[in-house]
Amino acid sequence: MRTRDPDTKRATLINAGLTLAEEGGLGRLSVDKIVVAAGVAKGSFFHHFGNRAGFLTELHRRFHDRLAERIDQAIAELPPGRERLHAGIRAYLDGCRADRAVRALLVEARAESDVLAEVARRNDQFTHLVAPDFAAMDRRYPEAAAGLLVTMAAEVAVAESAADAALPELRAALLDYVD
Amino acid sequence: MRTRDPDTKRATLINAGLTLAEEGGLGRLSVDKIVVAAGVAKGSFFHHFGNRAGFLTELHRRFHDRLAERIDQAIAELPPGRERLHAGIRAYLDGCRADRAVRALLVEARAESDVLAEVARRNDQFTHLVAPDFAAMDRRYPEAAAGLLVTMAAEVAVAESAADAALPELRAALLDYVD
DNA sequence: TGTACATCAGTGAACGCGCGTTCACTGATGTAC
DNA sequence: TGTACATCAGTGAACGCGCGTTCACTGATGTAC
Repeated sequence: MRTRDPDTKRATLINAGLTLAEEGGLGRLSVDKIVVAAGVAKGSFFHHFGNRAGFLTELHRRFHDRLAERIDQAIAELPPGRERLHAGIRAYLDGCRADRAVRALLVEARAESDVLAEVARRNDQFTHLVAPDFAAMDRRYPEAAAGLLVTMAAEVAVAESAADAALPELRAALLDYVD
Repeated sequence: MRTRDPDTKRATLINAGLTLAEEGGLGRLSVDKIVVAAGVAKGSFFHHFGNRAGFLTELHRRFHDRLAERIDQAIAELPPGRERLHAGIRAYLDGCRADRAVRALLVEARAESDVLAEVARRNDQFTHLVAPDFAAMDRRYPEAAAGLLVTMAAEVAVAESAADAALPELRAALLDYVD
């Protein structure tokens, strides 16, 4: 049967996947559980995503794309430097607060060999976005500093996700590092 | 049969586990592969470690204990502060350079629900070790800063492990953050 | 407009495989008398 | 010193289970004529 909106089942599966990833992590996220939670036939899963890896990659891609868009909007008008860096960090953390399965996609995805390459690619993207700010602030090794900042930001995002609240002191400690 | 040294098979299993974890990560590390690589009967594995989780925990505990000892020795004589912090970071990174399966134990272990609690506990331990240094340096949020430093140090260690070499620029970028 | 066909989202039973774990057993070594 | 027993590291066949994936099929919708 071809439903009126072909994206409906797809979205249902994605949503179920995010919910389960939030609850039990990526390791326990099986195709069986996803289709049961979504109330969809198992065949549909493979029809849409090819295999489990394809599903995981899509999950990560959606997460990262939203985040990147949010950050781009936040820093678009600003010249590289301290202010732009702060705006970018705020957009990153607020974006993570607004999304689901943050820990799964930021921490656990690094252990899932199927998404590993994707995660590394996206991490690099953020690093290259941030590096000019450090260059403008005359840091000795802008790329290296940028990479470490991305790591810290992810850690703060995961902590906030676990606390289910923004953590002002932790954010302040992060910003203290870049000042 | 009771061998002369009861630690021999145990050590063989641990070693095989580290080698496999280094090569294929924690996710692909199965009991089958470990016992085949170690040339040991499957029953022996469960005799020594109870279950897979017990083995993983032991792997992580060994890794962390060595590291902690190395750091303790490096900072024992120093008063809290910048110098002690630098010495601790150097000991941490050099210790990781000298050990195996660094990425598996530092990154992938965070996704393995069986070791998750252990990893968090050990991370906290390092954080509390470092916090007094930040306090002595008059940082606003010593605990938060310490936690983020541990995160960065782990990231540098993983990068060095992947490169199979010390990465002076990355280390310098890390130290720049704390100065 | 009516008919025939192509497309493709969706189905669910069935598959083989690798997994972690169990268990009854062996036999070398240490210990008690 | 010699004998009997307890201990416990080590064995490997067998287990059931959940996993990801396949595949022949259905039928609603879109399209061509």
